[in-house]
Amino acid sequence: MDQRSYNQFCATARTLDLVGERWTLLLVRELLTGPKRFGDLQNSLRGLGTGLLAARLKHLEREGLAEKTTLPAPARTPAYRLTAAGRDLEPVVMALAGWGLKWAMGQRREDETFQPGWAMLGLKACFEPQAAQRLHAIYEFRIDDEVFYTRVDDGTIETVQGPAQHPDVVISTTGELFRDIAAGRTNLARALDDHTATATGKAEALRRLFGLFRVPPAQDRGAAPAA
Amino acid sequence: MDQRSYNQFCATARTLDLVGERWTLLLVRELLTGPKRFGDLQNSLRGLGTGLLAARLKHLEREGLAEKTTLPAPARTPAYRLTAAGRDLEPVVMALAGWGLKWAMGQRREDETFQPGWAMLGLKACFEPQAAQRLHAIYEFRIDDEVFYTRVDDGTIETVQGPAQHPDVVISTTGELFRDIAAGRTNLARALDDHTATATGKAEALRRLFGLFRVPPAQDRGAAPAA
DNA sequence: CGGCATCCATTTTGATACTG
DNA sequence: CAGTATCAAAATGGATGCCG
Repeated sequence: MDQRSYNQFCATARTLDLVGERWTLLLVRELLTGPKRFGDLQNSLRGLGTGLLAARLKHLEREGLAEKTTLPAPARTPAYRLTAAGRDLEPVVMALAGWGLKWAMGQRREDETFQPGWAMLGLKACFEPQAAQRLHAIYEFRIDDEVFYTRVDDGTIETVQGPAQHPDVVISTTGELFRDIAAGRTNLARALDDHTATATGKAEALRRLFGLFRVPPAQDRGAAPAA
Repeated sequence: MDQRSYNQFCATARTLDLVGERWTLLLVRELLTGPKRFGDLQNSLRGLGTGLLAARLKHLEREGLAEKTTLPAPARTPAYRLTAAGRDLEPVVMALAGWGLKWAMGQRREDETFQPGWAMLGLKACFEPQAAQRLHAIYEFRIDDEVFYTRVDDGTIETVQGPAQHPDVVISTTGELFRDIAAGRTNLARALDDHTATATGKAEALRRLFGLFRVPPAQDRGAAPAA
């Protein structure tokens, strides 16, 4: 029906049979920060029409990677959420992001879209577990009109869309700046210095935040220049 | 020209722009175990025609992920090899393999092809660095008519196609058995017991080999049964 | 808003034939 | 063996229109 298989008895190929089609891993990326509604998914993914989006979501459902649910009150609206198998794809998305941060994040092109959540995942891909030893803190990020929080517990990190219950630190800034942070062009400490970002909350948790992520320096692949 | 971009300023999407097309990551997988010739690549990848293979290789070259070289004497035949950027995709392929081993490796279907190198990479995806502390050993695997060697140095592992210079252990077996090992259906110790595999070399290195890989137990995704 | 169905122009692919 | 040329089939994307 909608399945073009590589027909290889190989773990990599079998995985790509399931998530290798166009848009599929980007859908997983969107859902990694929490359940999303059909329309929100479409708004984030310019170029993906409603028909193909519906088909991809059905595929993810049929394969046990995502499921359709109803958001809790007061929303009560349908949404899609990853299953355990789907959440387990996080290392795949993080590996892709880690590679891209190092080898593929040149200047932003004019026609490229941007969502704060993508930068959140980019940061997460740079998380240094050993820098978070004995750290337990919740950071809330308010970026333009979107909110995310990041919970750090020892060597683990979790990033979810939505406000935190009891954040230790709240950081407010613009998507533009956050984009530059996740692309390694500036960092949070500098942004707080020049007031392009503001932070409130516990000073100690904020201090530790600065060292949690190491954005890799951009490398040149020696790619042929665009024609 | 041959580029359908997601047009997202996102590390994951940018990476998928480069390697997300059909066959591309499987080509990278093939090249991860060393340079390969055009014909060998095509033989490993049933369904990939010569035209598309040539196009994909050109794409990888243009993007600085692979390069065309000439194999050293006595071969002196053209081949393709990953660049540093291409080799750096290994975590991506390993993440895909790791997921597949856990969630997607059911029974082998009759129409599925198999290559020993795929199982080698599957094993590598299960490598447990802490089980290799203070271990320095080279294992040579002879599977059907193919040869690979794996060099373990402390917490690192490297797997290359071809014979080793000074292997500490040489394991000989069939593709069929190796398939079952990498799919977690049996293990090397048992295979040596019932003589479906044989090993020669240093006993201590062989003993440590058994614990180096932990194949994850297969999980059920709850996928809808095939129609 | 959520989601499916349909139509159509364009790309991408798969398979095969062909050339140096 | 390496790779190009060609063509039919499939996937994509974009626009709409429909229904609850």
